[in-house]
Amino acid sequence: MLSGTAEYALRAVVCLARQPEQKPVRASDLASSIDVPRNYLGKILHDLVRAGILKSTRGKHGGFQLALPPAQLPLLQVVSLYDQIGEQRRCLLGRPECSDRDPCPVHSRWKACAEEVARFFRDTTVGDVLAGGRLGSGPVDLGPCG
Amino acid sequence: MLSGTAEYALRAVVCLARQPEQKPVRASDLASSIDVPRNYLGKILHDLVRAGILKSTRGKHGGFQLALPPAQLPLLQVVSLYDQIGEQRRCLLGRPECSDRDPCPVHSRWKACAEEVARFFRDTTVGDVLAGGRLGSGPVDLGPCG
DNA sequence: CGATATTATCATAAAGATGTCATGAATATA
DNA sequence: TATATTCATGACATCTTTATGATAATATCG
Repeated sequence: MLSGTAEYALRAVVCLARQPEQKPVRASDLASSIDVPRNYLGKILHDLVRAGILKSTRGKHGGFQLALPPAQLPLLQVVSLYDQIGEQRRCLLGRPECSDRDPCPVHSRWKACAEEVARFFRDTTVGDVLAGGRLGSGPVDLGPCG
Repeated sequence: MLSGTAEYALRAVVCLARQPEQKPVRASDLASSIDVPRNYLGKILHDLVRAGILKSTRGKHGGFQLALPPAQLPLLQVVSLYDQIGEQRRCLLGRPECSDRDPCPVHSRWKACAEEVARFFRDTTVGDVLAGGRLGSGPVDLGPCG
């Protein structure tokens, strides 16, 4: 359902959001914590910085932090950097035009499915994820995050 | 949501199901009708034959036909040749184990989404698609099918 | 049988996603 | 200022998906 990269990004963001301290987390610590290849994660983190989701600081004691409160960060904002969720849904049967006014036979049922998925990512924030607890063993230094 | 190949397969099956006559349809006719690359479609059709979804006949007047009644062919049977739908859903947050008994914060909501999608593909048959009509201009010889 | 039409199969290419590596740029600290 | 540490960036490697092309196998028909 999600590309691997989008899932990596989601894990990283959630893990950063779980850090109790406001200190930046290094890419390599994050990588080993959420079990994503170090160098590849570097690129993803950079994407997230450019998207305004993370802040980065360089040099000693540098690393990555969330750039905004978790409650204001829908999962869709992370995921949509890599996957198209919901926005423009292609016709399942390949019709060039498929709309409410000119629907294919499965249009309404498929639309309902796709919109439920889109709604999930749009309405669930990173804050919601944190509120649930039960994520793992906690902050990055103490073990796995995802 | 679906891989390109799975969508191609779906289009091909639906188009074949719409043929009024029981004559086989050539791969090349099908390809131009549903706008899928000729050679690639050949491979996909072959997959569908091996899966028991289509029958093929070689030589003059050969081609492909459905191997079973459309009403007995859930979309999932076609799509699952290429994509994993629902069956084993990974944890969105990357937790190695994520179940009803040991759920991550988004488990239940995400499960509901994923299961609705799975249900759609499991419960919708090619027959249902035909029943709806409105697919295009009809049989392969008369124009596009998808 | 011989010619033609069609699918079956295999080798390979092109493109995209994923992953690695080396080097540059910025920052903190001594 | 010098050095170590960290992110930033771009080149490259690998794997999967998508796509193409050539040849073999099989069926029809004169």
